[in-house]
Amino acid sequence: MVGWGAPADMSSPPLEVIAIFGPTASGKTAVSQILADELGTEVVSADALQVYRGLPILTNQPELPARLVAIRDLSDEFSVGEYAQLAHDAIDELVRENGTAVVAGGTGLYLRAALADLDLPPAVDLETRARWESVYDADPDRAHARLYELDPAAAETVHRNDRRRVVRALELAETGGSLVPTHDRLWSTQTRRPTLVVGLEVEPDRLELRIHERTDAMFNRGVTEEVRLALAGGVSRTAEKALGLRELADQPSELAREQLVARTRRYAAYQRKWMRRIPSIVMIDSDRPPEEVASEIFGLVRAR
RNA sequence: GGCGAGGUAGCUCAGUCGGUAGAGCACACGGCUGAAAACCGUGGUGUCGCCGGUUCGAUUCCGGCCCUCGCCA
Repeated sequence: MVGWGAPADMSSPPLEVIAIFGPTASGKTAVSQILADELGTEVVSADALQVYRGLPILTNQPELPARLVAIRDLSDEFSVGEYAQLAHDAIDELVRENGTAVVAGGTGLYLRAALADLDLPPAVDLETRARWESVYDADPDRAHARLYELDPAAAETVHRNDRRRVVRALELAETGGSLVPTHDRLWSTQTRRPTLVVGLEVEPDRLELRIHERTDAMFNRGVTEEVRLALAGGVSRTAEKALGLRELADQPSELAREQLVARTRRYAAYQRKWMRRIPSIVMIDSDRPPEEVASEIFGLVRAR
């Protein structure tokens, strides 16, 4: 009886984007791939480290091609701003050609940047940043006080110990901008297109098990060698943040395995925090075969 | 078995000239607008190995015991 007699103009606009968010090892890669196949479209990755090529095992890149995966060298810097532009283009293209796009990721900020128009203030040149960094390093309190003069609203929200944000806020304030957005779109329900956001949930104990399995699999597939080769080339500041990169580089492998598990666990907890905060997210249980999870998501899509 | 070092938070350790204890990491919670797998903030989670002695009071001093590590037998 659901939907019986409902006038067409009362229903929501057709979905154009299906977004899948979940912690590492929640199965989002497999689920989103099934969804994309069924919908005759492609997956757009929302992951800050999968954009790099050279660490497919460590960053757990999907076997099948996905948009915005392996698009940069490890020596390149990358940022949300750059990502947002690429993601919007990819999504628009897929929607134009196939009607829908599947966005999947583990980086909360990237997911929101893909789905919404965050209107991120521009990047600032390196010299300007270096100048404000030295101002901060000389005297953090003075730097924060200076920010108070230039942009009181930003100074209110940024703690003086937060070097990165104090510096960024000063850069923007100097050029007439502000770190504080006029509209909060990060935590709002605003999206660029009709979107369904699904969060994949797995019980902590089960997730722990999956993390161990995944880590073991990484070693079996040869992460250690992969990391050695990667480090032989240049690794940018943003790429070197890949979980386990440092540990694998300078620890014996048993210790590295332990530390990688610990860091992955911590990251999963961080992602769980995001999952709780992403606006209008629909949570579903993901501790079962991806086909089942995907079919439940289809149910949600049809209900729209 | 002898000698030496040690046993304090989940881990590594600091400390208490006797007034029941605190760092880092981990963990929990919160923040976050072009580094986000990043960055920042808040929180101590404890039979101070066990049993006695001295003392108003012992995790601290003394004795015994247990355990760990090292060296020597």
